[in-house]
Amino acid sequence: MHALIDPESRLRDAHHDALRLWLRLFTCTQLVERAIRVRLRRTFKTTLPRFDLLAQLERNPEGLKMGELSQRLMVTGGSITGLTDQLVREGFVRRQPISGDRRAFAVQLTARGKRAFDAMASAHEQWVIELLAGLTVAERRSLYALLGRAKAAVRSFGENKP
Amino acid sequence: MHALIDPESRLRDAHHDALRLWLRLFTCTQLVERAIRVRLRRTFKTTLPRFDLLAQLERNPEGLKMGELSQRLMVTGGSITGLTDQLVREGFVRRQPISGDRRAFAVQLTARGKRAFDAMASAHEQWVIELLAGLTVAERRSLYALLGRAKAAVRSFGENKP
DNA sequence: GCCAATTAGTTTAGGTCTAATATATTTAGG
DNA sequence: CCTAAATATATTAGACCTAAACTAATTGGC
Repeated sequence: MHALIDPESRLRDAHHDALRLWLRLFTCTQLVERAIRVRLRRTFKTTLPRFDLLAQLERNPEGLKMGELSQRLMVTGGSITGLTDQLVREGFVRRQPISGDRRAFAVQLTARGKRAFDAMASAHEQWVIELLAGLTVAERRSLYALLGRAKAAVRSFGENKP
Repeated sequence: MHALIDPESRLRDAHHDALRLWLRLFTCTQLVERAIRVRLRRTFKTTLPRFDLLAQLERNPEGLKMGELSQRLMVTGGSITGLTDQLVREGFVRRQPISGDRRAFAVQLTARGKRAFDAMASAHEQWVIELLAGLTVAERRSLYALLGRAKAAVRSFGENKP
């Protein structure tokens, strides 16, 4: 009837606790991400990367350069080009020339994009609240803090071997 | 010089702690996943989904059906078909008929696949250990437990509205 | 026995991602 | 000044992903 099997099922007793932790982290993220993707598609006929891009622009009304979006969404520039092209076609964002640098431009939310985002944002936040409502406030707080530690740890090690 | 900006940068003060938690969870997973992907490519010329599939088969030497792999890797059946086709071409796995059900078959590791996986597995585990070495044992333990709670919470809510 | 419903797997169309490469522009050193 | 290096974006090829539709085989109720 249901699937309680997930990536953690590949573990053996001898595996290091760090590996267990990683697989569980991955599983949790997948579960939440999938739930949100399904809801975004079903409710707003859109996708998570598109929503995330709009969210970043809404937070920065002056616009963001492609490279800045790439950092913030943690995807490569090629993805941002494709996403932006689509959103421009749909009329949700515009590429605004930057005076003084003809290589770059600011990607900005249009009025239409802002309206569309506003309609989605509160539903999206509510979904996340519901998905994590099984945790107590204290648990969410601890988890947030520990993930902060994990993030710092991974960052400090992460990408140091060319 | 470096990028300390990530998906969390879209947050405003008024956002619910569940949303903060979700964005941080996502960011952590991305950081670890990216580090592992880069290392798998650079060191073994392979990808994470291929590695994950081999790992599941190594844990189940009798083989797994396509549907079982789909559950365990948390991807749809179509992805498994594609991954398996590749791994068959590369000689790492085989499709073994199951007596009594001509629709299904067991995907099994070949000797060559087992050798290839063994060569990767310990390096992979070591990478994960290193990436999370900035956490104390106690922190890893707490995080593992809290993520277990989160997983249960999301699962119990997750996919209940057709 | 027989056919409808279910189950296993594949195919297709389209979105997103990366890595590598290309193009255009700006900046900086000599 | 002028060119080499750095920066900003775009393009390409290929991997992976999903959802939906499809084929083939099995099962269950009558």
